[in-house]
Amino acid sequence: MKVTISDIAKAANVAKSTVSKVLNDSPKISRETKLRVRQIMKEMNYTPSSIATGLARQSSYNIGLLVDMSKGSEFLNQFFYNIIGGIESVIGSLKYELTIANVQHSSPEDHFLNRLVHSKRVDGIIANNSVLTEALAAELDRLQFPYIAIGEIPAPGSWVDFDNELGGRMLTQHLLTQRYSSIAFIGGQRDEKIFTRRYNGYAQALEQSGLTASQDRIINGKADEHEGYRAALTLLQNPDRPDAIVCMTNYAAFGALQAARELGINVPAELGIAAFDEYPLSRYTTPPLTSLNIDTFKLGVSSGHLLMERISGGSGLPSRHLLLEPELILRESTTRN
Amino acid sequence: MKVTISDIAKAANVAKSTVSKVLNDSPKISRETKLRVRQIMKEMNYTPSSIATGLARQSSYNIGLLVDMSKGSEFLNQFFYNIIGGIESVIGSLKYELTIANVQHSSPEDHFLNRLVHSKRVDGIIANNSVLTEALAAELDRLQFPYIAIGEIPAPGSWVDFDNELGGRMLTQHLLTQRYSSIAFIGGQRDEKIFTRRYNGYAQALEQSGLTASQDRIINGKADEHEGYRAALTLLQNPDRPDAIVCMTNYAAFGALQAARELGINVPAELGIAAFDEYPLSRYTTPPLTSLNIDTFKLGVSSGHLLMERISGGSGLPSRHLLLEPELILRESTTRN
DNA sequence: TTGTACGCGTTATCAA
DNA sequence: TTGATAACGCGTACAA
Repeated sequence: MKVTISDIAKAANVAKSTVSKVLNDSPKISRETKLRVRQIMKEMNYTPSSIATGLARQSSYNIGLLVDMSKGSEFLNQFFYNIIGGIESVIGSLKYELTIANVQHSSPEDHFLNRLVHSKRVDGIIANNSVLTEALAAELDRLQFPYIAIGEIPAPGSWVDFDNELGGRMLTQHLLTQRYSSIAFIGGQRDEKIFTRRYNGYAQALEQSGLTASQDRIINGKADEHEGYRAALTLLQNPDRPDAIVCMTNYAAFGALQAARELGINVPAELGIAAFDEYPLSRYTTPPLTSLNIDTFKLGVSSGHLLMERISGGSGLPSRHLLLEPELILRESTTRN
Repeated sequence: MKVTISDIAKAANVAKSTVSKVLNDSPKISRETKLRVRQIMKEMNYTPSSIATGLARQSSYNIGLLVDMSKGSEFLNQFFYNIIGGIESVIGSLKYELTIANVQHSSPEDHFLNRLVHSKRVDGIIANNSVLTEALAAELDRLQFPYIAIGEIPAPGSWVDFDNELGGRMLTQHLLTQRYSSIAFIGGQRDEKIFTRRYNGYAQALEQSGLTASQDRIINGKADEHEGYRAALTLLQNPDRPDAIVCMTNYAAFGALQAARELGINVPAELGIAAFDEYPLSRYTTPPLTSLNIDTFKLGVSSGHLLMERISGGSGLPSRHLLLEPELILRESTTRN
């Protein structure tokens, strides 16, 4: 049933090595031989075994995407499909396949370093920065194994991320342009890098307009609808309440909208609300939310490119960082006319 | 740098075959030998090459998930992460990895049948029924290659799906229980199996209550917010308007809610609205939507199990079908008190 | 219980 | 331009 390179060689009356060269389109094979052998391959319906090729070439033609399926990894969860699509679009055309692996390991022998790296199941790795810890990155560096992080990681790792600082500036500047002047910021934990980045952008935009970020306008916490609601309530019940809020997520913004509605505060007339992420709610709230869209497909594409660069470029390459620009989507929640 | 089975054998003063047997925990190796060899494997940081193992065993220990990244495959898109998690949870513990492959192929040689099946990159396939066409299924059957469809496909294919008919009954029966008596159905195309199933469930529930489904209560179309809005508007502007609507998707339901709001029709008092799917909007509409939740992780688990069953069970197995039960989530949009 | 020898399907290195 | 043969790393009869 299964036809191998030897069968083709026999049928074509040539040596295995000749068939192999035809497969790889070697320049040192005559035109006629190539055509004849290829013809026979069609006829016999031959496809080379990727496993045997991999063994001979010492490469799996496979790249791994690491995920932590245990903690509902909020970020990846939403954009998984797009990121995968992006990665696939670049590695696929280079004849690589994508293997998804869960980092949850029961026994130490099941650790992905063994399952994927040491066993040579993949030639390179892409992983979220929450998965790619500093210790792991160090180990991969030691092994000179190619990897790219999605999200910023410490040197000397290479990574791709969205420009969160720029995002913070964009949202805040937009609110200022719409004549909001007292802008609050809700959601996110102080010790998260992503909060720091976004907050810095927010503060920069304020400063550029001669304003300063005051700490009682900042409320940290889990960026879901409940905390968003509570945070907004706290801010809005203050007599000196803000006239705009930048929210870490669209869920937090949803909570803020609820709070405003309950307090009879009109959005956008009396209060502007802008959120960092677009999916999945921003289009569907009342009023619809002004938010920042991120091109997650492109995130996949970029990480794929960077990884392939490292795989083919050897281990001497300097580390690289890529910041992708978010896009501002204007909607009713900040449209004052 | 790389340590092979021969290195271990040399270091342990045994034959390669002995090391191999230790690796596979063969019962015909003495306790002491095993311990000693294993000790050395630890010390030398040895992990067997999955490629070499695969070649020797004629199996890749890899299963493929096929997706069509081109058309934003509405269904998979949303639940990709959960489905993958489900599949991974069952195949991962069996030492299999998951390869994601895009069925979009530029050249015929890039067709996944070559890239994955003929080249033996994967030992089995899971795919959405929109990808796994009848022709493809027939070809896989001919090759005796194990596969499972997510979503119903014609015999003799094996598949896993949600019980859409049951879902239609559940939503409709619930509405009847809430004393709604004139129930409409919007969204979905006549020629889609999924519409037929759901509609049949709806019609069955009506019949069981002595009612009949009348065709002017059914509006077909794309199940997004625009069509949902238009359909609801049409229904609700009729003097003989329905007092409840079953919607094919939460997006269509979102549109229906909009229409009701514009017409000043109170939901749930004057109009009950229930939707088939829970994510991502149903929790966040005003009022929140009663909807059907589907356990997509379980969908992944089931398809994984069925596939492994076929892989290990040989090719003589009869085809199997699995229907998963949806879960009714009660919310304000149908709560009449 | 352990070891020898060969096979798995391909690539790579030389000769011819 | 083509061919013989040795890797690649592991599994497995079969023999010892």
